[in-house]
Amino acid sequence: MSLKHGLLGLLNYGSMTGYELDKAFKASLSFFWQAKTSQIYRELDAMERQGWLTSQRVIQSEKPNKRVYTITEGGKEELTKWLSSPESDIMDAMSVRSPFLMRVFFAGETSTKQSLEMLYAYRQKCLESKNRLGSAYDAISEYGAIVGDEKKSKYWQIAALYGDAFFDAGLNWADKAIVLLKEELGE
Amino acid sequence: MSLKHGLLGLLNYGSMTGYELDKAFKASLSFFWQAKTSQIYRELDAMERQGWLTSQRVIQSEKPNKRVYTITEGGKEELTKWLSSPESDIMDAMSVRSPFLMRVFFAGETSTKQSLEMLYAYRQKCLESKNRLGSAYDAISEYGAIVGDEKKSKYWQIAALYGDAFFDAGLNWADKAIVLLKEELGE
DNA sequence: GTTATATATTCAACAAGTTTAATATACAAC
DNA sequence: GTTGTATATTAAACTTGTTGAATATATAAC
Repeated sequence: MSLKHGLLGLLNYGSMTGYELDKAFKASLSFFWQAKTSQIYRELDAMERQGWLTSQRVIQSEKPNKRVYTITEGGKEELTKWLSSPESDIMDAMSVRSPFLMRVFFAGETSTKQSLEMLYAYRQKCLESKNRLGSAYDAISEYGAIVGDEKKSKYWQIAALYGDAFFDAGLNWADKAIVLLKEELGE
Repeated sequence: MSLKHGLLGLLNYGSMTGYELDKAFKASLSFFWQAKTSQIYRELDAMERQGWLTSQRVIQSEKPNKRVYTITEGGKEELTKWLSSPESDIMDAMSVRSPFLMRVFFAGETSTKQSLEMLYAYRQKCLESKNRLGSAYDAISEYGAIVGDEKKSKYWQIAALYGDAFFDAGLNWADKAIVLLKEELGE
């Protein structure tokens, strides 16, 4: 249920429309959770039915009408409850689900050349992700300084550090794997 | 569709029952893909309807009857096709989906003490995973040597190296994060 | 003037994953 | 004799995630 809780967490910072949530989500949480716009709207609907949110329709003349979601007391309780029972998700934290590694595992069925190309592409993506994350990191620092909420922004930074460490690990792994495969070609 | 392709990859090594596949899956691919037993049986059924597999019912007297699945030519083609078009999955490779990081992001809503406990638990899980992977690594080496298929086992090892690198990165990250949070307590 | 982008939401169909449990046999351990 | 473990499969109900489009208005860019 992490998507619902992520949305609760964002709405706990302040009321927002689905559209704004979608953007906020993609600018922050998307590094470790992906959700399509249509899914976000659907979940908001379900969360309102659960009593975790209320919504007010706002009529606009220059732009399409919008619906502003606000977290309820029930929603805040649920958020706290979720944050206080991390045991199960720590198990989940260990479980990577990677179609990419699945391919690596079976790459013996294809040519070494093809495998090398795959690894180079992966390496490149790691670099790009690191850059993307670097920008996000700067944004967090700025935002934290502006908002003056050092406690919150500290955790945002810790989450960002995780991403950085893992892209670095990915880069190093790819380099090692490339060396191993090149040995094979050389023989 | 990675689960289906993982199953195709395993069946490409040899015919197996759903029960055996379930065990083989959990002993190898489960490090980067998780699937419930019931899901595996359901997917096998769908794959047979797709023409990627055939199955033979084997009547046993001492044990329950079983159904042995065999990959078809169509299935082999599908496996090769999947292995030859990695572009899309390299994008997926970058996308972590981690309820744990979601919690870290919002951990500012709870106490520093609680956050530290979470990080210690995570750290512990990293160590355990590394050990579990170490055993798997040994099994791979042995199996590769017995089977004599060095090419296949090389990729299995590369996949295992990935896991190891990532658990190490997780350990280091947790240590850094713990230091950051302890500073906060000390002030 | 037409194309792209931003705002703002909704929906249907489908695919994938989770939960839970039912069913049945055999062997080993205590 | 009953408890646990291994073998072996099936299935319903549910939740979550993906795909792809439809709808509508306003502004900025070319």
